[in-house]
Formats: sequence, C-alpha cells, structure tokens
Amino acid sequence: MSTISKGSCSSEYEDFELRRGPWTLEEDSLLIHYIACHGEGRWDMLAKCSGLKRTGKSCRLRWLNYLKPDVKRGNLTLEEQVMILELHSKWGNRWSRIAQHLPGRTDNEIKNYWRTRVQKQARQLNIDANSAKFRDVIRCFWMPRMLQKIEENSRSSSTIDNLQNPPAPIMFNQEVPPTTEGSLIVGEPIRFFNHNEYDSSSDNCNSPSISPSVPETSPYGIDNPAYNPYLSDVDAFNLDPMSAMGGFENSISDRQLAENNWTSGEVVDSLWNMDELWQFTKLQESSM
DNA sequence: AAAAGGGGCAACCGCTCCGCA
DNA sequence: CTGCGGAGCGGTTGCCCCTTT
Repeated sequence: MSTISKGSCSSEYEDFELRRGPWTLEEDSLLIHYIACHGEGRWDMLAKCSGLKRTGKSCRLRWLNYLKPDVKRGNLTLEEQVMILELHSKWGNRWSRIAQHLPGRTDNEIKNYWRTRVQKQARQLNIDANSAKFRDVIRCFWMPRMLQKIEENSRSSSTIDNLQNPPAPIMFNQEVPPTTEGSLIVGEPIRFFNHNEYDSSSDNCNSPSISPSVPETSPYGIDNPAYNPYLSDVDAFNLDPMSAMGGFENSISDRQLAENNWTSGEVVDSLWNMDELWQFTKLQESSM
C-alpha cells in the first residue's frame, strides 16, 4: 500500500494510508460537501484538504461518474443507444467525446455499454467488433431496427391526431452541451430522420438514414486516420454491404448464436432475433 | 440449497495532453 | 525550449450480484 507525500492542508497527511476500492457513504458526503463549498478542480488539492484518504484522480472520477448532480442513472434509452452506435461509427473509442452528446451520461458508462453489450454481439457473431463487417451489421441491420422501434414507440404514445399526420422527425429534446471545440455545432438538437425523409439513393443499405447533426470534422482529428483508426480502414463504413456481408453467412450458419439482446430492460423483444439477422443476410445475398 | 460461472459496472492504472513558469 | 504538475482519456481490473446447474 502506497502513501502520498505530505500536503499543505493536513499535517497528518503523510501518516494515513491511501484508501482504495468502493467509496463509502461518508466519503461521498465528504466529497459532495467539499465541492459544494469550494467547487470542482484542483483534485489533488481537494483530496488533501477534504480529509479524504483518496487520490485526486479517485475523487475526480467519483465525482464525475457518480456524484455529480446531473449524472443520469439507469438504463440507456433506445435513442441513446442509437446515438452511441452512430457516434462510435464516426469516432471510434472516443468515449468522452461521444458522452458529450449524451447529456447526463458519462464516458465510463458508454464505454461499459460498448464493451458489455455491443462487443458481446460481435463475439457471438465471430466478428471483430472493430471490423468493417461488424459496423455494417450495426448500420444495416441493428440500427434500422432500433430506429423502427423508436418510431413505433413514439407512434404508440401519440394521439389520434398525430396518427392522421405523418410523424415528425424524431427529435432529442436535450441540447448538446456547449463545448469549446471550434468546429462543433453547439447547442443544436440532435436529430434523427424518419423513413419519410430517407433518400435511399444516398446509402448502400435499405435502411433509414441515421444522421445526428454532429460535425464531420473536429480539431481532435476525427477525420484524421492518425486519430481515427476507422478512417484508415479505406472508408470502411461506406463499403457495399453486400461485400461487407460476404462470407458472413458462414460465420453464423451453424446457428450457434444466442438471441441477441444488447438493449436493456424493457426492450427485450425480438429486436435482436438472430433469425431475423439470418434472413437479412440471405436477402442481401439473393439481391446480388 | 449451495456452488460455479458470467455479466455488469465502479474504480484503478498508465499514458498523453496542456498550460505555465 | 524544457520541465513540471494538473487534468483528462482509454484500457483494464476486480468485485458484487444474478443466473444457472
């Protein structure tokens, strides 16, 4: 067990051992109280002065991922899941960046979602989760299903009046939190398009367009292959899905795959039925 | 009812970036 | 220009809880 050097706030600082592991209620309230009085930042100083026997890093993480008032708890909504899939296809494992577009969600939460739910599907399909093939499965199969589900949900909750009119584009009510990044469109609603707006000529897949209004470029170099490994993959996401699916049936033909439910809680219907995926790949095959 | 296994998630670790002296 | 400290990020680990056998 390591100790940390003497701080300016506590003469006993050098004497205690650093605490690790799960936070206690007392520690949480201590941290909340300290931040309420002194604000965020200077985490090392905060750790020393608050009386917490934790590192500054640990305090920061606990605050940002758990204690901060605007942190949203609970299952990710379908809209949030679609957003994660879409943004991940653009930016790769830029979790904090993706989290910026999901108000109240933390990078850690999104990362865990990706690893536990999405990568699990890739494993079951025997596909590399970072491969173009898997991205096409997501884009051409799962995301349209999710959007369809979102649309169904919005329809079922709408009034008769709404049913007489074409449904409006699915909108997120939340604003994208302001960011200092120059090229980002800040404060703009994240917007998906429904089927009515979809121009099939613009996409290789027979699926709705999924177009969160996020910029294509950024100072982080999302379009720079050096930062985004996906881009070095010869524009992998724009590959013809037919070719992307090539040989795909071989990897799932033994039906060894389990039912796929990477969505959480209430959305555990046939959305991720592998039979449907199977039919989907066969359709792709026969249309060639 | 108990043990084993697996999944989910909070927390840690190491690296990188950035601002400042 | 360089070194240093603070902060942030992504990968990994480990624990807890639930499910299965």
